Amino acid sequence: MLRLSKLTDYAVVVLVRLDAGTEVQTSPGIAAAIGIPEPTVAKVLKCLSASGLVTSQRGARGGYRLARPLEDIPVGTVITAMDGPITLAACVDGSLTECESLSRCPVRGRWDPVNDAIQRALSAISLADMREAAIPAAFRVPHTALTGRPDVSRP
Amino acid sequence: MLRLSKLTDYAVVVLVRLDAGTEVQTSPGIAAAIGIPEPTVAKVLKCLSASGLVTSQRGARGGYRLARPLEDIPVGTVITAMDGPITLAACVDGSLTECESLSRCPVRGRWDPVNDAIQRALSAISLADMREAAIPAAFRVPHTALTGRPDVSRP
DNA sequence: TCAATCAGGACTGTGACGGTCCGGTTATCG
DNA sequence: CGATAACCGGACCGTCACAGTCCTGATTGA
Repeated sequence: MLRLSKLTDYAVVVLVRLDAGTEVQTSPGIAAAIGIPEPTVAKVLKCLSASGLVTSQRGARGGYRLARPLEDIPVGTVITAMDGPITLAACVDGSLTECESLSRCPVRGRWDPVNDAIQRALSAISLADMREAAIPAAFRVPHTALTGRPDVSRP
Repeated sequence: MLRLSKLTDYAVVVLVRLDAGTEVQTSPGIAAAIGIPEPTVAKVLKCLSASGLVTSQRGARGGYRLARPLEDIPVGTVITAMDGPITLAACVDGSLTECESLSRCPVRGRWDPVNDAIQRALSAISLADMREAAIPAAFRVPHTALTGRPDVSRP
């Protein structure tokens, strides 16, 4: 199904939520706002913090804050932060696990162009774009400058 | 990791293999040629046959044959055939499972543009392109007409 | 000093995926 | 006409990664 992990899904929600307001927001506060269990939100935030997408303030009155505006965060970066590097198949370029059949392997490097294409697609869409996408399409101003073609041909 | 299933990986190998020769090829024969266990290859072929990517000939001297040339098979079609429809998140357009929090759900429709972008990327690459990609990059003729930008900026 | 908050890890149940196998049907060949 | 070779459509299980939770620290403000 080419599905990404739920945590990544949550991460987007959390980051968009962090965009509201200039003050730091606590993990329990965010959890309450978006309706996701607090421990899970905490896990997501810790992961995002480790990747430098959010900055943290420890101690009382502490919390999290966006490290940079949503416009500067490609969705691919979030996916990489949560799920690790994007490697469609085992034999893709950056993959750690070498496939055992090495020279005989008929897939060797075959997925690289596909992987690159997806990387490029995911780099072209920012979280700001996804924030807009939450608005129903009918009421959405067409921001065609996005990917060349916006979202025509959806049945 | 945004990884697709191994079966999909195998499917590409099998399809490329089917491209060699005009005669039908048997499941055991293909398995021997590409070095993958026969039952697994059979499973892949059955799946591909159900999706109409290959045609089958039953009985003795039977086997499988490509339904259409590799040039006309986008890699996205193979992924869909093996893994089912591409739905990055649970809340994406074509998804069956409605997310429970319906109106409150803050992710509603948010992944749609990302999903579409990936769909488009996967439709632009054919199995014929992947067949070429098996050749090491150094010896590969740059077929720039592929996606606009080939494979620069790979570290 | 105390309370609030983040940091980092360990632990566990569940679900999907991979691989395999089996009975049945269909077609060719001797 | 029988035997054989091959596809068809399931069912079956072990494994493994993910989701979710919890616990023990470290840090900071009141």
